Amino acid sequence: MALPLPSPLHYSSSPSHFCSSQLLHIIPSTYLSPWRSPPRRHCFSPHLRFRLSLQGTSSKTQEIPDPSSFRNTSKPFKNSIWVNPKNPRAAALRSQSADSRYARLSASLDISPDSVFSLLSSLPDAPTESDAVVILNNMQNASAAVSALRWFQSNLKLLKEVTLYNVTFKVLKKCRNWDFLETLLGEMLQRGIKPNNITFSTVISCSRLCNIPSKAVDWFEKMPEFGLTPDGVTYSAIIDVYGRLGNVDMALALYDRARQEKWQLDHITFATMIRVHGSSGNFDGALNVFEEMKALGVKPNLVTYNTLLDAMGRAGRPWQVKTIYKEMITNEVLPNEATYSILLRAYCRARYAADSFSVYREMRGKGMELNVVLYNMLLSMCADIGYVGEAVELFAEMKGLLDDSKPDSWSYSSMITVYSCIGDVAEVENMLNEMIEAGFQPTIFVLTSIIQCYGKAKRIDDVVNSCNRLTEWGISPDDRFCACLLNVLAQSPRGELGKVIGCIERSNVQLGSLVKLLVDDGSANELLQKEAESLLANISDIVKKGYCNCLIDLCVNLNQVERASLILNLAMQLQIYSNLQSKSATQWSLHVRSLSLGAALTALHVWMDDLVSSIKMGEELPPLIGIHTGHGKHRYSEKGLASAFESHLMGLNAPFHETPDKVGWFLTTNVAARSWLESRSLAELVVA
DNA sequence: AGTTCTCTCA
Repeated sequence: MALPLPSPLHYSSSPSHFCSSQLLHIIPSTYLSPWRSPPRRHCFSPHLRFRLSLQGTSSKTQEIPDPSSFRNTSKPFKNSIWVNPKNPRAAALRSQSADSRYARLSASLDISPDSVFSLLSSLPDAPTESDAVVILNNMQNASAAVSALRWFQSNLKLLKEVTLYNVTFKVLKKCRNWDFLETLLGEMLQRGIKPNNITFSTVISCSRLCNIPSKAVDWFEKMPEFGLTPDGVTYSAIIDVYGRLGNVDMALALYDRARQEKWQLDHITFATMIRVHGSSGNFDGALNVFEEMKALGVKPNLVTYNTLLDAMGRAGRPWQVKTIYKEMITNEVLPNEATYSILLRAYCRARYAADSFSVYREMRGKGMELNVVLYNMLLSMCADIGYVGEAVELFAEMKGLLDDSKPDSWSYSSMITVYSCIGDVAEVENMLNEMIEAGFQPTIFVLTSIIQCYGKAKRIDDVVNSCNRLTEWGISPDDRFCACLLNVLAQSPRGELGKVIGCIERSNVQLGSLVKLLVDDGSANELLQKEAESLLANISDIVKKGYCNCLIDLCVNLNQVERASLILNLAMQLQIYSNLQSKSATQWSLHVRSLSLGAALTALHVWMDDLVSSIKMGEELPPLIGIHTGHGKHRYSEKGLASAFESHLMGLNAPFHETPDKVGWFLTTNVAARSWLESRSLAELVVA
């Protein structure tokens, strides 16, 4: 792509390739006239004037530079205008002029690294040391920059050679050329040229950009050898490196050191610290940095707010996201698209449906188009909370959008989940067909949703058929998939258990043999316990609770109460279920939120036994006894738990009542609880 | 002559 450069001689023989009228006609005369000084005056005091080359303005049409235009001469030129240097705009124009001159020289040096020496030698006037800095600073090509450095080193008398090295390092950083940089740095140090903070910040940032952060750390640690202590900029650079390395302690220690040494840190370093804390899970640390920053008088800007909002969103603290966003608006920091994406993600993850949709509407109101990921976030929230109508509307909207916002595999998957949650088999099947027609291969998520839906509809043969598609679609079952099959098993009619167990066996041999033991009346509980323990050790943490819920449900359905308690106890020992019971001076409680109905009822019976023991031991009951079922945000699961649980309590003649002011709680007094438990014990004695 | 800028869902 590089244009061949004519020889320097050729240049010298033709001082200008331009026709000045060609150049001038693109600039309106009204613009030029105020800047043009009377031609007469420059003859008297040429040193008060400087030439402003117009060549830069036409660089589109002119690739090859004219060396004479690099010359600092007061000689009038055809393609130049004269500016009164006392004019306030002169300084700006002067540097603009120098910049464009050198930008063009730098660009031509970049284009042909091999001609760097001849090109520099052919300049009408030798550049000064500070010209050399500007020239190198504008360069982009690593080998050309090193050649230029060499030329300057052998042709100029340099007073601050470290600066020339530093700008060359900067070019090498732009090129992400760590090897060149480190070699050149070694050479510089060997020659006894003392590095400074600028050297180190450039070196550190280059190694970070080149993904060799360990090098950044190495060089940072060498600073004392050169009698240097880091300044604010170097601290910022290295803090960022440690942050990205995940070395939070080191990032924090350096941040503290920089603060102690009273370096003025800017908002980006604070944003880095917020990000560092956020990604290590120390969300309060992130908030502290934010407060500290404000206390130090550094005003949070858009990036600060976005970083903090993102951290709070990841922390699962949507309420804090709301507060911080309000503060941001109060401080008149205008949100951008990233802000809205962050808000939408935070609210969707937290299932804050109203807030999610209000962000959505605000974005649309501002004419921002949501991308497919944002739509998918909304869709998956809809699937989670059973917002069928909203999901259908969003999905229809996506279909009308441009290609890069059209529904993707993920969108179809969410829609299948939406319909699966309401047990709408026909729509699930429609959506699956549509997905395949649109050219997307069904994923394990899709297959899991479909099986869930067939299971809910008690269509066990369809469950089996779907399982058979695993190989057809090239899907290998995972722990969640097995959890889904286990869930289907727990709600299957007794006569069809064998079919589902067959599917489970093919997906996970160990789980298959455990459920076989469970449905077999004759198996020993010790063996069962051992098998369950070993299975739970082999599956991923996120599915453990789900597995236990299903296994207990299965036992309850099979009237194996003892086995249900066995698994519940095992799960409590393994901390899969934690804090099921709590005791305070005023209230004893049972917490069954996030338990399945069978598990919750098993926990209830265990709790009742514990309460009876307490009474027998002469323990005083507190004024309130309560059960927390949770109200849940999912329309189809936890709400079900509360009502199913309530009817079971009624069946037990239990005195608990749902409290209108505390949703998801059933409460009773110690007196009522005591008499109820005593009457039950009496009845049991009579039966015995 | 130097640093770092948020950005995506099971």
